[in-house]
Amino acid sequence: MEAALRAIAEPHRRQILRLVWDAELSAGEIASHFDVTRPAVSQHLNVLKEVGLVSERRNGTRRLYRANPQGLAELKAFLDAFWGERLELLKQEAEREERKTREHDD
Amino acid sequence: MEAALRAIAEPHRRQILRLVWDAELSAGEIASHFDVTRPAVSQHLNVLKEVGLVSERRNGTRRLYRANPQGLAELKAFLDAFWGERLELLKQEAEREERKTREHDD
DNA sequence: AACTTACGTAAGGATCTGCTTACATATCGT
DNA sequence: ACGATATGTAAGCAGATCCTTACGTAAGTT
Repeated sequence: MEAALRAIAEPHRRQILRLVWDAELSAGEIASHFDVTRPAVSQHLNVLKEVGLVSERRNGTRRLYRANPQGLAELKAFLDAFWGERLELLKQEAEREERKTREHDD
Repeated sequence: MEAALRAIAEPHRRQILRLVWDAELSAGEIASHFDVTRPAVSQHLNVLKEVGLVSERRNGTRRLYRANPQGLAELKAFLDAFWGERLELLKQEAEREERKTREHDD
């Protein structure tokens, strides 16, 4: 869980997650969206797989990746628990910002 | 925001945040909760301050820290946006796990 | 079998991170 | 002014991280 949080702290990995969020993509297709080399993306995919945020399926010479909803749900639950008790206060704060943002509408 | 996410990926910093979550504590009081040295904690406090997750107030020779609700709210909003579209699916997955966990009750 | 395609893995380098020890600074009490 | 207390800052180190280039491997193609 700890590890999953560290995993999504990396921008490229968050972007990868969004790519395979609702589409199953091959390693190559994923890599084509980035400016870093294909091996770099492969390593990111490995990290994401090891922390349970994506799953891999082999099809012929390809490896198809997709987000793993269970892993994502667990991570989200961990973070929700972290906000946890203070959630009320955070909500109030969010509303306060909201109002501040909308001040220009007056 | 990016930086704030990286900040909470570190366990000690998450623990610090929980400590100053609803109490204003001095650097020394915070450090006393950890096995790492006081300077290490001081550096963590600096990181948290720079990314806007805690605020610092000086009182005499002391520096008092507390969580910054606005920074926390912004980070939470960022993460909520990240789950975003898939939120529905994540909820379903969470419920599925819930059921699985409770299977032993039968 | 030989070639191509799609990929992972190995090795190494630059930079970042979290920590330590030593030192600097600022405020308070006397 | 002086010593004690509370704290940050500097320097440096070991290990992690993210990247690159080179190489290995496995499945399809001819």
